[in-house]
Amino acid sequence: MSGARIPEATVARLPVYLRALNAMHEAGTTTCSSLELAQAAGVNSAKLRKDLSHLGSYGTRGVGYDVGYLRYQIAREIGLTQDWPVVVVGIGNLGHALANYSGFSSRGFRTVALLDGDGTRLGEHVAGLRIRGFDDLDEVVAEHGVVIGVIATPASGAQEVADRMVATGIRSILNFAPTILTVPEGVDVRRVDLSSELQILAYHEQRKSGGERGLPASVAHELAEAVDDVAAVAAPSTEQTAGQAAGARR
Amino acid sequence: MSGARIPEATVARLPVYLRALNAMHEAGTTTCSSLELAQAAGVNSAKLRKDLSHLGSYGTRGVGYDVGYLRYQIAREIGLTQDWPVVVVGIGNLGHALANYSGFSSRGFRTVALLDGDGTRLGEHVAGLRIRGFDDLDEVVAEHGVVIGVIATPASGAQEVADRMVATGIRSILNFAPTILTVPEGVDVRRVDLSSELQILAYHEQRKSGGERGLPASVAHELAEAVDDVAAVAAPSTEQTAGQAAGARR
DNA sequence: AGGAGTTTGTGAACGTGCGAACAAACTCGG
DNA sequence: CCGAGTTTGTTCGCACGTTCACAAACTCCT
Ligand SMILES: NC(=O)c1ccc[n+]([C@@H]2O[C@H](COP(=O)([O-])OP(=O)(O)OC[C@H]3O[C@@H](n4cnc5c(N)ncnc54)[C@H](O)[C@@H]3O)[C@@H](O)[C@H]2O)c1
Ligand SMILES: NC(=O)c1ccc[n+]([C@@H]2O[C@H](COP(=O)([O-])OP(=O)(O)OC[C@H]3O[C@@H](n4cnc5c(N)ncnc54)[C@H](O)[C@@H]3O)[C@@H](O)[C@H]2O)c1
Repeated sequence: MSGARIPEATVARLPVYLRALNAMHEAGTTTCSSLELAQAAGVNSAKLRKDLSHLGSYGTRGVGYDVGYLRYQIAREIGLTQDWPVVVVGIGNLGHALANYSGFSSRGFRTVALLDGDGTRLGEHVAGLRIRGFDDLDEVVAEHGVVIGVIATPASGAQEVADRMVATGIRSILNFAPTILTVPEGVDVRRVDLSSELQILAYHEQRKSGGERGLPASVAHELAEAVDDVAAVAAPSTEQTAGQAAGARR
Repeated sequence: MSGARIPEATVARLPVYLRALNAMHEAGTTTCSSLELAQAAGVNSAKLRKDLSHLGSYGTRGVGYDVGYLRYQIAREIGLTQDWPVVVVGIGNLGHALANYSGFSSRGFRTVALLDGDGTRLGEHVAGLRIRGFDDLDEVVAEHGVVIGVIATPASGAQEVADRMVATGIRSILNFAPTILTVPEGVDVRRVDLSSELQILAYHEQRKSGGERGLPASVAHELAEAVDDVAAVAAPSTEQTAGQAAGARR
């Protein structure tokens, strides 16, 4: 049972369940039904039960789930019984925030190094860690056995950083830069794309506020080129082409 | 055609296509095939064509797509021909990074206000905006016609912030706090959950490294309670219960 | 003009995911 | 011990998403 493959959609929800269980545990709850847990996690109760059934049969009919037990089982399945060393590359606006974020360390991840390509940042201390040069990557990875890398550089440098990470043996990458990374098979990349999230919200928002439609295609076609440089459509993204857009931090 | 409903999976990919098209446009490319665009976006070319076919028939067989034209059509479909005023609540580590992020403004979104519940931050200036009190929410929303809100507060305050946002008329929320928000029907919430992303990576990573399995369930059950307080499993998340974990910023 | 080559748009097959519904397994009270 | 009530685990039908494969539509060269 616990060797079988777990559907990707289920894997993506396990962290949510785990968090809900942790909250219950802290509230002193020792037992919960699938309905309670499902509501806390914001999903259908049938879906929750099916998800959990992929891990094994850890509930008791007529009773529910033991919070502590289920918590352990999910943590084990995700791999949080060990903690994972993580390296963050690109200590700008976002990198600083990530370095200071306590939510990682408290959930099974340990930031072991902060790297930046910009020499002027070297030596600066953030959250108790000294910023080191990007060239130290191999050393850091070897020393701590890092397998997860976080990229918080501008898009222009992200692919290069990813290539170097892969070369050093990192096989899981969390990418905040708005680019699609090309990596060899066997390397996992998850992308966190805030602009996309906002754009998806905007799409739905537009649908809600009555559907005032755009121009007919015939007219639009003629306007297309003219509109190219209008900021609202899609202003030249500084970071897609040009070197890092060093926004004035702080 | 352009009134029909677009599948959610497609909507989520449109921003990626748009970004790829913008990059091509800046590189001087005026035409591209579905294969080129698909590779730039990291998807199958058939999927790309089907996605685009939901918007209309904007390509030319034997030729491909006109970059400028397609760019306009996608931007229009998403609703980026106007720009959207956005309010950010919770100007801590992450809020500062978001405020300084140029990628939003350059992609059709305009941060019109930064709000924080902590009185001591009031008056501080970030990225040209003065931090205002959370109580100014109604005023800000009314003044700028805000419909999109970003929550970057600790989890403990997120639901309250969301409630207030909904009360003022905001119907789209981007939530960075690790909580499931409860909102009325008609309000969209998108969650960006960095810990979950890392945990998903960890799950796959664990599978890659030779699947050394956990303990048998029988033994695990006895250990479950003992293991509760081991940090690696899931240390008490400071922000789930306690008030804001004011990590030392800067 | 016509044929060869190219590329889109879409129909059809396949796989995955979701939700309702229900039998099996448990508790509890008498 | 039994029957009523509760809750899990699973089965089934359906909707959605993905990929293949190909006809239709276009360009270009002769
Ligand atoms: N700031 C945000 O809130 C935010 C939001 C969404 C996405 N992002 C994305 O996250 C990334 C970082 O954003 P930011 O605002 O922190 O940018 P930033 O410019 O403030 O920081 C980038 C850092 O990366 C370093 N860097 C650049 N190239 C490098 C390289 N090749 N190797 C190593 N280090 C390198 C720079 O020295 C700099 O310190 C960007 O891709 C941005 O699009 C940021
Ligand atoms: N920092 C990161 O890199 C990071 C990464 C992932 C997720 N997050 C999440 O983003 C959120 C913010 O993280 P952070 O590191 O910026 O935290 P932070 O503690 O640095 O900042 C939180 C800010 O929100 C304000 N605040 C608290 N309660 C409020 C309320 N009810 N109304 C208005 N403002 C309120 C506080 O005054 C503070 O300025 C947290 O939920 C965190 O889990 C942060």
